[in-house]
Amino acid sequence: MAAPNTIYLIDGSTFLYRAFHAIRSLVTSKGHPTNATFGFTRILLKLLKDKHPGYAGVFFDVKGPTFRHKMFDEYKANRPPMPEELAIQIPDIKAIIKALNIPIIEKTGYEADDLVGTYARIAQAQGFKVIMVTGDKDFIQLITDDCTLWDPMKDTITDRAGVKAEMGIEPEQFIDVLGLAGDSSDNIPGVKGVGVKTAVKLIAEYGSINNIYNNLDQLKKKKKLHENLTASKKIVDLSRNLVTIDRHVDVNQSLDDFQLREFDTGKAFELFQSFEFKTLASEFSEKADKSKKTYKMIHTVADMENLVSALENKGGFAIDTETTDIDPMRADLVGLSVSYMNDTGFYIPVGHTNTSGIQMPEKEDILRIFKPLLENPDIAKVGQNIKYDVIVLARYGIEIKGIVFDTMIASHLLNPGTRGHGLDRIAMNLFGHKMISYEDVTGKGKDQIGFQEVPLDLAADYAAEDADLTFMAYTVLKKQIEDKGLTPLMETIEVPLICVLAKMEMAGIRVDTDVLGQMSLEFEAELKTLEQKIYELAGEEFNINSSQQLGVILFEKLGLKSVKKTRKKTGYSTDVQVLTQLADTHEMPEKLLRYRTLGKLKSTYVDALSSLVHPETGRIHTSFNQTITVTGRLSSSNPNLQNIPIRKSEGKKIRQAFIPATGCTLISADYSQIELRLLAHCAKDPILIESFRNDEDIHTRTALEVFQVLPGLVTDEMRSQAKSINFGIIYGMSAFRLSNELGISRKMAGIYIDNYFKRYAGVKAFIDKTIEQTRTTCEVSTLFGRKRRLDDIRSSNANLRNFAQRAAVNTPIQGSAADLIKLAMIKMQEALETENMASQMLLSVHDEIIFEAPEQEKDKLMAMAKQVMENVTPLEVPLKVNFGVGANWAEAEH
DNA sequence: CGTCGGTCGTAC
DNA sequence: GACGTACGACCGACGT
Repeated sequence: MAAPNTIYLIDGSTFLYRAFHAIRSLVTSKGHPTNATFGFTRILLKLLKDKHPGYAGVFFDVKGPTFRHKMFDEYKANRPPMPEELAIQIPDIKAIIKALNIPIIEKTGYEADDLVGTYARIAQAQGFKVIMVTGDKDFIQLITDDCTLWDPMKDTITDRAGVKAEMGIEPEQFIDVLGLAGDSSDNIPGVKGVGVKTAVKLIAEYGSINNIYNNLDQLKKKKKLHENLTASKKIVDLSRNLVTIDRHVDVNQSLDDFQLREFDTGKAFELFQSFEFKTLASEFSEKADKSKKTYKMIHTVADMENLVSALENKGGFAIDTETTDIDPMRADLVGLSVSYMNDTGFYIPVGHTNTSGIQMPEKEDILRIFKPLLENPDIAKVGQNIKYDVIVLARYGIEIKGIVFDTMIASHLLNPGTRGHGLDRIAMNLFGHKMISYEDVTGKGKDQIGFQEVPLDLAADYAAEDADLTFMAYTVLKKQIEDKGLTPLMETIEVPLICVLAKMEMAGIRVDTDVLGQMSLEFEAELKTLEQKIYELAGEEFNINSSQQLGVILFEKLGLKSVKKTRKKTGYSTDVQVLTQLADTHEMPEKLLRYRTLGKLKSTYVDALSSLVHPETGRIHTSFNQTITVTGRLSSSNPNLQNIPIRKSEGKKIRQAFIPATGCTLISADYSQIELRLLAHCAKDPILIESFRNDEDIHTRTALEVFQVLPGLVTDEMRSQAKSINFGIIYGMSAFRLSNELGISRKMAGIYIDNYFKRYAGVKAFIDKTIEQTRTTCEVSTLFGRKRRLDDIRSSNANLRNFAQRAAVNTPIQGSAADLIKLAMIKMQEALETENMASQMLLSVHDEIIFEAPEQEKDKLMAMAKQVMENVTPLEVPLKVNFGVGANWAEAEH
């Protein structure tokens, strides 16, 4: 701590400019400049942190004429006006200074210098030591034994001894120095040809201006100087007056007012938040909000009943569960937390192993108390990834109803391009609030404990905070969703989908572990043989799975010709394209291809799937994620059931391991050409529309158009090429890629594409229009109003720009298809429930839904699915659904 | 002993 | 450089 009798007088005006110029550009998302505000705040906070001043004040100039202008019309006449960008930040800066509870001193008709000079004098008279915080040399004249100057940017202190040592004069004499030298930036005339250096020399030698003029004869040798001094005699007098800081301004603030108090952290946080100073905001929010939170643990029946009736009378509440596992199908319930008001939260422990002496009701009794509330559809619930809680509670016999919002989904809808929609990130972004992390309460690494072992009070703080911030985020995100026009998407698709997905995940899908086990052994054996053969061909053992080592073997040891480098050019590429090309020249590539195929199937599918079979249900319960993809598609993980092999015979076997429950059959319902149909709809292309309305084979039709042959003369090869073109269009393919794909020249590929666009002129116009429109809005949207920002469409980097352009075309198509199938899933689930059917929806794979139906429901289900899926929403073209039925997933694909 | 980027391969 | 959207296995470098 600094001695309490030190006072810091901060020259705000000079720091304004320094901060403004030090940071070139900084603006809020709304475009409000904050560079000076940020720089100023940083300097100020650093000063407070490093020096801990007991007393301080910030001094500003006041706009308008000062007493110096009365002395000299031209004072500061050459000074350009303050840049507008800076001027508008001054109120912001002053607001922050006020929030930090530091007094601001300014007075009409005076400059900051005069006020600093005055308070420096007063403070010294009262026994203070004074530190003037400034970068302005004019202040040197105010230095005394008890008043020094500190430049925080250079971190230099200038005191009387320093002035003496450097210039050979007393600080008081500096007025005379400036009087001689003038100040061009303030338009103060001095002696011609005399700058500060010369002036210092003269004053050091003669002591004062007066003395110089009294002894002017001595300077006759220096003719020019003598002339200039003589000519400027009158001006020097004026000049000296102008540079003299007035130390006797009539001021009325007492020094007590300079005594610093606690920051108004709440106010400061709000300001930092509004200026989007994220780090600063989070630092202050921690201090600001820790105190105002009230989190309570509820552990008696009476309190639980009171809480339930309180919740019944609110407009809705946030709920969160604490469990023993991140997999909701394996998680045991440990606690419940709720919040219905900002800064509050309640935690109900239901399954802790150590309740530190607190008597808890039985888990069943607790759940019985909360069940009616949770199952009441008229009481709104919000959650963060509430699908998780839905599944956990469903396994305890509670079917949550009345879900109206999910903050994770909202965050994703608002910002689908970014990862990380965890509550901790949301809380940081919205409130600058740093949440207690899971590891904070459970520890990590080998010391980690299960949540059920976490001490109650710690668990309560953690869990209640989750509910609290979910509720707080809900109020903010709901508005943002509304403002961006995303409410219909949220309410008609994403929120209703939550429970549909929860049901699908709980249903899971049965797998034949014997088939998988058998496959694993077979693959294992063949892999062993291949491995030996490859080592033999290489003449040594190495890690075949290491593309790096493999590259060395192939291209250095065996001397095969390297075809291409890897994308990030870290080494030789050894991908399937390369190996296929090399297969003619050596025996090894073929073995490698086989090895890769089998290895992939074994590790990614066969073995992985076996390990994920649920011990109780005997089924695989994937997780469908609503908040991953930029286009709005679902993703699937643990395991990913959306990329189970199908194209090649080897992989297809894996689908055979997916089987229906006993007495049931698997039914696949897939939308035929959904993306091309949506392209037809969006582009309103006459030929595409006609083709779909006539239920033609679209690839054949495209072949007909592109290759200009008569109907009936389209060969299989032509159709296959047309298929590539059709898909290429959706993905924004180049002639280069198409030529590779089709094994034709780039020129030919170009011609095909030209032909395509000539025939499908509507598609061409749609693509051009979409890109053009995206350039103006930097945003694309789907049929159901899902949005994706594409700022790169304006990038000067051609790579990024081209990428954004392709995404601009693809996203409305892919995203609309995703919207559409999601809606179909919701309607299917409704229909299944209305009809009280035993059939279940199990999986969704982008344009396909897999059902499990009892044999006797099979036909009814297909009729229902056809009806629901084909009429899910009206389009310019009909939607068509193909069905497949079978005793395993592979069979159901036909 | 975890994390993370790179490479490869699977799906729609 | 060169086709959109995913998940994930494996390797190897890097940090604890």
